Amino acid sequence: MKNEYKTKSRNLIIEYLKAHSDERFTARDIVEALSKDEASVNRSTIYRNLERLSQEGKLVRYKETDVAATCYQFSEGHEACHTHMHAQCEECGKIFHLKNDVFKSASKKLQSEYGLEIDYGKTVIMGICDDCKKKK
Amino acid sequence: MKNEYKTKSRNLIIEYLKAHSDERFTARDIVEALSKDEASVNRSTIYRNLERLSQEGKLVRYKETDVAATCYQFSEGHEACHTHMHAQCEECGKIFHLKNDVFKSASKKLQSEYGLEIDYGKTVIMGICDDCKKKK
DNA sequence: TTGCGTGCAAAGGTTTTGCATGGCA
DNA sequence: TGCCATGCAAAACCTTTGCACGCAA
Repeated sequence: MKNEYKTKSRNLIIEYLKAHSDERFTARDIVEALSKDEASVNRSTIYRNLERLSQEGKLVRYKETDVAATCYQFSEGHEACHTHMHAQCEECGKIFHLKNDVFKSASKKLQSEYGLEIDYGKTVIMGICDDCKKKK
Repeated sequence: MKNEYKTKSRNLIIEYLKAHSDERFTARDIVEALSKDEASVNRSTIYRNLERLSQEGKLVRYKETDVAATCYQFSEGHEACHTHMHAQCEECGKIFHLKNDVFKSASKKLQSEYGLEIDYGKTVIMGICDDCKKKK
């Protein structure tokens, strides 16, 4: 990792992330949120920072079939996201950071029956969370 | 479903699908493959047919973080894809159609520990298949 | 003949890039 | 001062859309 400067723009972006922790957002969302005159950040800067943050593992980056843009999600207080599996509620977009033992047995079966070794860091289980189930 | 015509373009596209069964491809791949003078199909036509085929469930349609374009995959001879879980090799893109019992125990843990109900039809497990592991 | 499908061109939206400038250390 | 980060504008991509024409049934 290269030397890193603290800049006004970067701070504003991280502020946004913390304010929207565990929520799904797109680059566009940030662009719009940070387009006010007092606190304006350029589109390129936002893309470059999101790129950087996700490479550092501080941000989950993913795509959805029904969303045109790339989605991101920020969570405070967990280890780098490429070390564990994720699940996501397809309703609200919330991401769950899973303990690896949940998939121990499935992992073995996949290996023996299909010859596939799970990549925990890149797998996202889709489903519906209790909160969203209640709302229906 | 509305009445459906058999057209030359549509046939060429389906021909491509069958020739590339179980492989990952993008709209662009087809556009390039079907740009030869004798058998040329327009971009819009390809997009429109892919859209249609995936709505009919004959084509799996998905996005990947590291691929700019939408990916597709065609498989002959298995039941509709929304009934079972999938796994995919992140190296070659091959999709595996999984038996549901592989994730029985993981499914229960997810429900009890995280309050999440797996959507089998939308989940894709990522990993590396034996073939690709050997090649490395 | 009817109406679905195609081709063409243009537009829309997202993301990337080059270059000059500005700001942190 | 030296290097990193930002802003701006333009470009690159992927995908969609409107319209007129062609072709299957």
